[in-house]
Amino acid sequence: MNYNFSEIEKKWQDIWDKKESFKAINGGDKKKYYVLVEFPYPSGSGLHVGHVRSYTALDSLARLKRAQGYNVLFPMGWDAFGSPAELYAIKNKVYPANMVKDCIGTFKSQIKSLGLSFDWSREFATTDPEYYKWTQWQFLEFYKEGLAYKAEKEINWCPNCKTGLSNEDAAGGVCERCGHATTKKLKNQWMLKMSAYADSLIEGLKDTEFLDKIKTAQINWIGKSIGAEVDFKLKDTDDLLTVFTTRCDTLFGVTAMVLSPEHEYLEKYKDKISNYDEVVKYQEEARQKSEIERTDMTKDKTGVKIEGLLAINPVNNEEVEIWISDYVLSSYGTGAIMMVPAHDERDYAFATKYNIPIIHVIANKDSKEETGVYIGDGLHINSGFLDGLNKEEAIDKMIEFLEKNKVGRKKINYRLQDWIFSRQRFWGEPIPMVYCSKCGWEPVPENELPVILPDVPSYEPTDNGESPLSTVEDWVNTTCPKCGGPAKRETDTMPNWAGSSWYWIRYMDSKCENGIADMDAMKYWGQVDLYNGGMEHATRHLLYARFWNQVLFDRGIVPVREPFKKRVAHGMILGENNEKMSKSRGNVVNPDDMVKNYGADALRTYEMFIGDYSKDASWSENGLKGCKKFLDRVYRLQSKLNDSEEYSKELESDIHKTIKKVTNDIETMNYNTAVSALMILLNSYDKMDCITRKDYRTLLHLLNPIAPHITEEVNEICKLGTPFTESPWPEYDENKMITDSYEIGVQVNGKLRASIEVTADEDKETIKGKAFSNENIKKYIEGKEIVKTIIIPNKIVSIVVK
RNA sequence: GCCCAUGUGGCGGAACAGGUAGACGCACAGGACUUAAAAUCCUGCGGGCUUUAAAUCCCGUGCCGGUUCAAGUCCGGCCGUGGGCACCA
Repeated sequence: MNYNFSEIEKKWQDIWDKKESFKAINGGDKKKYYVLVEFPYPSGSGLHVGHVRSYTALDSLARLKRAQGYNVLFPMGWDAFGSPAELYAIKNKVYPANMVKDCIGTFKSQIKSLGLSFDWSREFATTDPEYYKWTQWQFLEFYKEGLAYKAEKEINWCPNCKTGLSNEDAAGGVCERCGHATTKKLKNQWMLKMSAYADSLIEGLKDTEFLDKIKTAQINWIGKSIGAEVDFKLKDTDDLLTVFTTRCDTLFGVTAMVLSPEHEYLEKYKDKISNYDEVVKYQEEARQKSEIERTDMTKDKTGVKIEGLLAINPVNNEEVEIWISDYVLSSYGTGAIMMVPAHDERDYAFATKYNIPIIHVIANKDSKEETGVYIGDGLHINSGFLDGLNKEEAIDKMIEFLEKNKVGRKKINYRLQDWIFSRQRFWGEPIPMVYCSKCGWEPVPENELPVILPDVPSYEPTDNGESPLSTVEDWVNTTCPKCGGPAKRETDTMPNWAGSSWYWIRYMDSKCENGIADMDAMKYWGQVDLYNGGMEHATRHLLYARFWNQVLFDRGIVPVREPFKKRVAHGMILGENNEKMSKSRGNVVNPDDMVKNYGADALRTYEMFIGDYSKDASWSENGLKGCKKFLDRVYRLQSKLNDSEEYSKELESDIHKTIKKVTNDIETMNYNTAVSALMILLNSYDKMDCITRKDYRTLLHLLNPIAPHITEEVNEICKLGTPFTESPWPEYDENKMITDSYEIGVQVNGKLRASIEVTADEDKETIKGKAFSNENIKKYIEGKEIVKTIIIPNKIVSIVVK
């Protein structure tokens, strides 16, 4: 029995298109369910088998939910601003829009060939002016709220891409776009005040069902740290040198202060600093270093003592020397620290190198000797009013002291910085701001949005650190919205993350012309119920998107504070050699070839069967062949069909159990065991001489979310019932799941010694009798004292003898 | 260094809530059908008991201990692998 899977797949895809089977309606009586998978970047290399995995997984869930009577929103679109299209434009000297269009075309036909049940009526690309109009509009909302500001700041700079980068894009000191080591650069940038939402972003996680590892990654990234600020007087000035510390209880152990090389006091007090030349030289060296070099922990600590400046310790009024060193970061805390070498490893390393005194203020519990650095807890010594206290008590008492004497205060610090939002690149949303020499920065009026991205003579980044847009004079020169005088447009563009920071909202009402989406639509769909994406986005896209949404919520633009209820991540699909798929490794599998050779259904089934959805899995073409074989066997079952419209007696309980298991497994994303349960059911069908029409239809129905084409086809050929897209999900009956008899194990002293057949209606005594009369069991219990007999029906009989 | 995962046959992986470890699939081996091959179907497949074979006989879920009638699963301590953060004061 042969069949042409390509024809069948095309046929059903056309039917679904024509019937608009997957179109979601805004409103109605049904319960809503919003399933979202991260929209792809339509790159030239086409769809990856990894896309197939996550798209199929959520497709199966969407199909199940529809059959269960939900109104399901399962949309798809394109994240099309950003570097691949831009690099293509630079290379081929063409405006990227056409190339993006082509890539979207390829991606879309690939996705369609998989039979995924996306609602295409809501499709859009982030590069559509109708879309980025609203991205720009939202930027202006941030601006109105005081959450978007332009500031001169030390930012991450990629010398290769010639653009500024956010901290998230420069994680680990490496450029996210090109992998080049980043440096710091002082630049005027648009920033979004994400730091103001640090606590809110941590708090909000409590209302989500994200995977623990995703929550932890976000919490680590935000890096909340509770401590205190302490004001040291700067001797012979009116200034204070403020530091942040989590260990204010060690203030009596301070023997020096360390400033970051960028600290403002160095410039301010250069006249007082007798070795200023040396300081400048050190600052220069620090600036030249890449982030990786600067934060390399294995390297020797370096620094310069500031001659001519001293600080005064507020707890004992002692004079403390001041140093600069690049192990102190300007971007964290106050850019200055108090040095307690006895109880901090970094300070200890620095102090021993430069012979800075070491004062122990916490007694080492394990040693009487006061040598080296001790970071453990213990009782305070040499600490005046803190002597004899432990860490917790000492911190509380010190904060009390600092606040009472107005020389410090409790303080919470975050690692999370404001979001650097400007890019000096071409292919992004123009930032809708205008600079007027009289009025300063002015937002573009709403009725002039979108600010269309113009074509430029050259797409390459410029050497002077300006966006290529700065060369388009008739675009740059405009009039001030406020005074009407001559003004210039902002030429920086938004980062790639802007468009993806609200796209799930647009899907709710993608054609809306008077807002990001209609409020009723947003209220109807509410949160995304399930959002799937890669782990690499845990501290980038997912954090940006939550921040963005929280700001919109606070301004009353969206009705929910947390946009995503549940976030899951899929594992990667590795090459057959267990390595990450890449062209250079030559282990890339093209999904098109697999669809052509084995069919979309086989590819889908295999990718669901390949292993735990959340874990990485290695590709195996033999595994795919095995799944094709499974589908062939399902197809051939037609020849065993009889006329009955009831379940076969012999299969009934297995069928009910399988309905329960498959339903559960798809809902909990345990796709591999769902497929395996269907294989087991097929094996039991295969052992029968004939099967009923109902037996067959239920198997096909359960398989339908995973292999939608072939199941619809067989259902139609055999006239088993209405198409599955229009049929309610099969139901199971717990009572029908009970089997007449089953086997259970019998253990003696914890070791399995026999297996006995038990019927469902037998009581414990009868089971016990059967166990004791078993020949093998007799061997082990004869002549021994029975201490205890444990009988757990359905599970085990356990006999303890002495 | 801190945090989060994770460790089961030749391989991918099952095992609900502590209750017969290895489901299901792949690979491999043997057989049936066939002139032959492919396809299909059937059987076997953790290790050992050392040159016949076998068993509900023994050992086995990274290692060492513990709790329990019973541990892949729970507890304590190690080791390995993967990932996140990291000179963050």
